[in-house]
Amino acid sequence: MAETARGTESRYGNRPTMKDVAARAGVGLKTVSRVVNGESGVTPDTERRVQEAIEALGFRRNDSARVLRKGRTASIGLVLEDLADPFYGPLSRAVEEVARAHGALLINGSSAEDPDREQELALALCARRVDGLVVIPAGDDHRYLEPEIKAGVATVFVDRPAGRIDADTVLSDNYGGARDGVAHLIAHGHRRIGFIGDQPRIHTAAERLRGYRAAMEDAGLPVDEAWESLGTTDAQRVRAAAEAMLSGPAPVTAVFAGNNRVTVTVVRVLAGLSRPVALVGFDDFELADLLQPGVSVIAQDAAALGRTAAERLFRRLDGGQDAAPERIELATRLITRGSGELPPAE
Amino acid sequence: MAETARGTESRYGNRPTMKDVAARAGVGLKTVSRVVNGESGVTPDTERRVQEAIEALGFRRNDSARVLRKGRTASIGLVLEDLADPFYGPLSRAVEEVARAHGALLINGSSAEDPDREQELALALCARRVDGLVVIPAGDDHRYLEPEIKAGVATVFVDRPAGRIDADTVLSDNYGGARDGVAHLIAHGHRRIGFIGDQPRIHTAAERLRGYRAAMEDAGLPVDEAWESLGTTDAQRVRAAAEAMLSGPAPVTAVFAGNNRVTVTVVRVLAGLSRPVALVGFDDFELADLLQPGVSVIAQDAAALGRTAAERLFRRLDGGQDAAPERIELATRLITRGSGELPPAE
DNA sequence: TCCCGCGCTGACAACGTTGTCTAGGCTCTA
DNA sequence: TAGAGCCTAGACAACGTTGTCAGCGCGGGA
Repeated sequence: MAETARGTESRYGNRPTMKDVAARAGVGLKTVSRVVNGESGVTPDTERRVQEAIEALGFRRNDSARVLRKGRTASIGLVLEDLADPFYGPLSRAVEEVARAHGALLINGSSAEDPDREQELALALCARRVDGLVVIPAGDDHRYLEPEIKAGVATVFVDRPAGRIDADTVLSDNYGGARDGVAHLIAHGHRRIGFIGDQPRIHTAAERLRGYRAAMEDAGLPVDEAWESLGTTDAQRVRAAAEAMLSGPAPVTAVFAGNNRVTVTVVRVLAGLSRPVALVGFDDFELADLLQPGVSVIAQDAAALGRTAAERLFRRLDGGQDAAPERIELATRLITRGSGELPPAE
Repeated sequence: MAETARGTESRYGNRPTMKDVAARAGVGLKTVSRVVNGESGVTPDTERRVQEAIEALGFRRNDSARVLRKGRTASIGLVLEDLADPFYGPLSRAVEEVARAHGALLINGSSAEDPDREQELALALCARRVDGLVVIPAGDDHRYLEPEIKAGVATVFVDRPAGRIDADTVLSDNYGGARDGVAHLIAHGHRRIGFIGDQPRIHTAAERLRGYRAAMEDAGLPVDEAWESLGTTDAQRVRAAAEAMLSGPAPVTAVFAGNNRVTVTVVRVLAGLSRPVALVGFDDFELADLLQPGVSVIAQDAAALGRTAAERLFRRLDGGQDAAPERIELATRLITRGSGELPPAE
C-alpha cells in the first residue's frame, strides 16, 4: 500500500542488482558478474547486451557483497590524532597516495589524543575488516589489537611506538633531533635553556625531553626544574609556561619548543618581548622563514613517515605476513633561519 | 596438506564467526547475534556463556556482512582536493566530527584537482555503498552522480557548486568576500590593484575574480588586463605573475591574492621588495598576524563549511530524502592586520 | 559417423550477518 | 489443573556477490 509516485526502477535504497541486470539482458547471473569484472569467456554480443542493461538500470556493483565473498576489502584504516593538525595533513595524504597505488581506499578518524577513542576507532575499523591499519597512538597500551593482528590485520604504528605489543613502527629520531637542536643553542652561547613540550605520557614528548637533557648534560650544564615544562599544548598553558621561565631573577635566554603548536605560541610570546630570546622548534612549519627572525627548526618529514609506514603495511599484505616486526627510525634535520643563532642577551 | 604450524584458532584471514562462537557456547547462531547486538531476550546465564566464547575466540563482528544484510553502511565519503592542504584539514575534521556524532565513519580521498580522479573516487565510494557523499568538486560536470543520488546516496557539494545537476551545496560568499577585500584596498587609496588567482575553471577562482572586477567597477576604476592573472597556484607561476604586475611603467600598488597558497607566495615576493605593496588575501592562515606587516585577509570558516555540509547530509539521511536541493552560502569576514592598510607607494 | 575437447553459459552454494517465524517451557489465572 | 500468554531460543531465508562445476553446442580428428 502507500505506493508513492516514484518510478519503479529507482525507489530509494532499492538499487538494481546483478540479478536485475541478468533478467533484463536475458542472461544468467554469473554472466553479468563476468562482464562487470572484465573476465574472459563472454561473446562480444552477450557482453554488449549486458552492458546495455547495466547502463539502462544504472547498475553499480555492490562492493560490500563483493568484500564479504572475497575476504579482502581493499581498504586500510588510519587512526591519527587530529586531521586538522598541519603536521598530520601531509602524513595522511602520503598514506592515501600509497594506498591508492595499491588500489585501496583510506578510512580515517581522529582520536583527539584520547586513548579510549583511539581504541574505539581502531576496533571499528577492524570490524569493517580493513586489510590494514596505520595507527598514530594516543594511548600506551595496544594489547587490544593483538587478536586483530593475529587474525591478519597488517598494522603499523607511526610517529609513536606501540604500547605493550611488538609491532611494526616508524618513528622520527625524536631524541637525536631534540639533542641536536639544544646543542645548537648551546653552541651559540646559551646556558639557561628552557624546554616546553607536550604531555610526558606522549612518547615523542618524552623522547624530546630526554634529548634536551642529554644535550645539557653533554655540555656539562645544570638543568633547573623551572626550565622544563610539559603539558597540554593549548596556547594558554604554553604561554604561561613560557612567561614563567622568561621572568624571574635568572630567566632562560633560549627556548626549545617541543612541537609546532608550542613553537607558534612561543613565537607569539617572544614577539611581545623587548629583548631577543633564541628559539629552536621541533617540526618545521609554513612561513617559518618569513617571520623575523626566521624560526630555526628541527624538521621531520611527515610525508616520509606516512609513506614509509604505508609501504611497510602493503609489503606485509603482499605476502610478508610472517616477517618479524620492524622498527624504522627516520632522521631529522636542523634548519637554521636566525632564531636559533641569536646570542644570549643577559 | 602443507598445514603450517600456526594455531588452529588463529589462521590468518580465518577469523571466528558467530557460528564458531555459537558452537563453542553451545547455543544457536541467533542467540550470539542477540548478545553481540545487545538485544533483549537472553538469559544472563546464556549471555555469560556467549561472552566467554567471544572472549576466548577473539571474535569481532564482521560489519561487511552486517552492512550487506542491513542496507546501511554507517559511513560517509568525502572527496576533497588535497588532504594536505591546510584549508581542507579543518573542513575534513568538521565533517568527521558530525559523522561521529551520527555513529558513522568517514572514508576520504583526494582528487588532486583532477576531474577524472574525482569521478573515480566518488563512484568507488558509491560502490562501497556509503550512505552519503560530501564532495568538493574538481570537475564541472557531475551528471555521473545522478543515478547514485536517485538511488538514495545523500550528496552535498561544498566549497564549489555541482556542475550540471541540481544538488545540495554549501559555499562561502566568494564573490562578496573578494569584492569587500578589493574595496578595502581601494578605500586606502589604491587605484592599480592586481588579482592573482587559481585556474578560472575553478568556481571559487572565477567568483573571486568577479568580485574583484565588481569592486573596481563600483569605484569607477579601469582594470588593466595585465593586472589579472589566473592559473595554477604553484609557487613558480604565482611568483612570475606577481613579479610581472609589480614591474613595468605602471606597476600595481596592491595585490589581492585569490587563496592561501597564492597569498603565501605573494608574501614571499613582497618580502624581497624595497617599497611597500598592500596585500589582502582570500583565506586566513596561521601566523598571518605575526608577519610584518600582518597580512589582512578575507577569512572563510572552513570548519563551518564542513560542519554545515555534513549536517545537511545527515538531515537528508534522517528522513528528508525528498527535500528540495538547497544552496547555503556562508559569509566571509575581513580581518585587518596591516598589509591591507598600507597606502599606495608611488 | 562417433567421440573428444573446447568455448560459452548458467545453476548452485557459500561468504557472515540479521529478520521472521515457530517451538518449547514457564508462569499466571480461573 | 487446564489453558492462555509470555519469554527464551533456534531454524531458516535473505542480503548481492563470486567460485565451482556441469551442461550444451560445435568443430575437428580418427
